[in-house]
Amino acid sequence: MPRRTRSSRTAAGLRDTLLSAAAALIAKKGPQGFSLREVARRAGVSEAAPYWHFVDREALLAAVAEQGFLEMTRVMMATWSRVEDPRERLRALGVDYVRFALAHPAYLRVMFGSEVPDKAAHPSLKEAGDRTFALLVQAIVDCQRTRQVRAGPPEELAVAAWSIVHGLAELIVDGRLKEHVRSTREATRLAQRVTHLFMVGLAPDRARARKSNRGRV
Amino acid sequence: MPRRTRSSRTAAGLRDTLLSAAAALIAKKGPQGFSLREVARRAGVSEAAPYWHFVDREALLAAVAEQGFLEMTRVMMATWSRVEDPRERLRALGVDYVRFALAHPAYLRVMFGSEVPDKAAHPSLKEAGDRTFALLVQAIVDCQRTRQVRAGPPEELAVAAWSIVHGLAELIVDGRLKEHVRSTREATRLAQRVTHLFMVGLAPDRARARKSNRGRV
DNA sequence: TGGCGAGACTAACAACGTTAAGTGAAGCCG
DNA sequence: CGGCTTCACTTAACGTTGTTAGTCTCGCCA
Repeated sequence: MPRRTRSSRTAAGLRDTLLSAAAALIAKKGPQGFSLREVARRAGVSEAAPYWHFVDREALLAAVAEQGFLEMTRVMMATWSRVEDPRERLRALGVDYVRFALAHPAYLRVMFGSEVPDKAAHPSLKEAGDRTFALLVQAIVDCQRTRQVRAGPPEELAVAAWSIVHGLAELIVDGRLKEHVRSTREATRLAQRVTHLFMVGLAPDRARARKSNRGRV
Repeated sequence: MPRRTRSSRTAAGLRDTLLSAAAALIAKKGPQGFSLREVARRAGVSEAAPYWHFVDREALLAAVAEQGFLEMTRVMMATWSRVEDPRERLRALGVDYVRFALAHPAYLRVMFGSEVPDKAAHPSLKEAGDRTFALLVQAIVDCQRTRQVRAGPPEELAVAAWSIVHGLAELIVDGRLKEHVRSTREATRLAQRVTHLFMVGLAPDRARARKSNRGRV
């Protein structure tokens, strides 16, 4: 039975080893095929070993989800510093979101699926998610400051923005749009179109918008 | 051990009994707590009985998901015949979508989650989903006919529309917006605001929209 | 009446999550 | 140095799950 020495395992950090093994396993077989025991086997440790680092199967999944949020935030931060114009930046963040989902569907599933039913029970996961959302809110606030986006509660506008990119991401990952988007390239294009459509709605009020709004909402 | 007679069970239809027992169980304990054996126990039959009506655990879940789509379509059809104006109708359908998710979070999870990884493997499920989507497409086509929505490929606009309501629904069901929406009433209101925002973007082109569009997409 | 098939049932298997109890090395205290 | 504790794991077991195989039984038709 091949086993790394204690010191080398400690150096690598079994916790991290389990985390990436779990991510790889989920990516390969979906969150359904995922099993704590197989993760342990792949990490080269006994089947009960993970319980030293994660109280639960769910805790391990929550940690994977958190990784997902961290990675996503990393990507979006890169875009943030690359794109200067607030409006273009907001849109680029949306496209990032969809592209991330496309590149890492397994992560998205764990980040938002029912494998971790109560996300609030895992504080660091919740915090990582909130930070991603905060990025969107800030992008919208910046747009409002430059009058590239209509006035109004930024959190509400951010919810709408998040909704549209999140919805598109989920629909793609779920295979519901397989007939409409067959390649990463097409998906990116669709994301650009959809975010554009949404940005038009987000644009500052004019007479037309005010008129069509009269007496409603 | 209490058991209904064969004839009465046949009359009720064990398949349907299992279906609703499954839906109830998922609603109560989430798709994670769901187990074929417990469904069988609740239906008052042996633990292997379900295999006569469903090849798989997954097949039962797929059937539940299909029920979800059917129910959702039913609700949306009611709205369809209640609201005449195409634009208002489209928006009402969007609000329906979010309200359905709020009322039946468990259904949404099964309809879109990873419990049924490959939806295309269950033809009647896929078809039920497609029919729901077709409703949206038709609503958009109608809006275009009355020039209440900009020209363009209706399927693409429908994808965008579906994305935004689906994203909002998922975010709410996932508890990600718990701080922003604490009641059904607030959720409905948010859905109305978000769909409104989107409808503004969907409105026919004017000079402003064309200008802001120049050189992109 | 006899045979038959649909629709169950019982029993068994391997795999899973989880826990309890044991093991051995690392570190600390005298 | 020797003994004690603690960390990081292992082994072994429990109950539950999905799934299959084999058996039984009821209602029907010839």
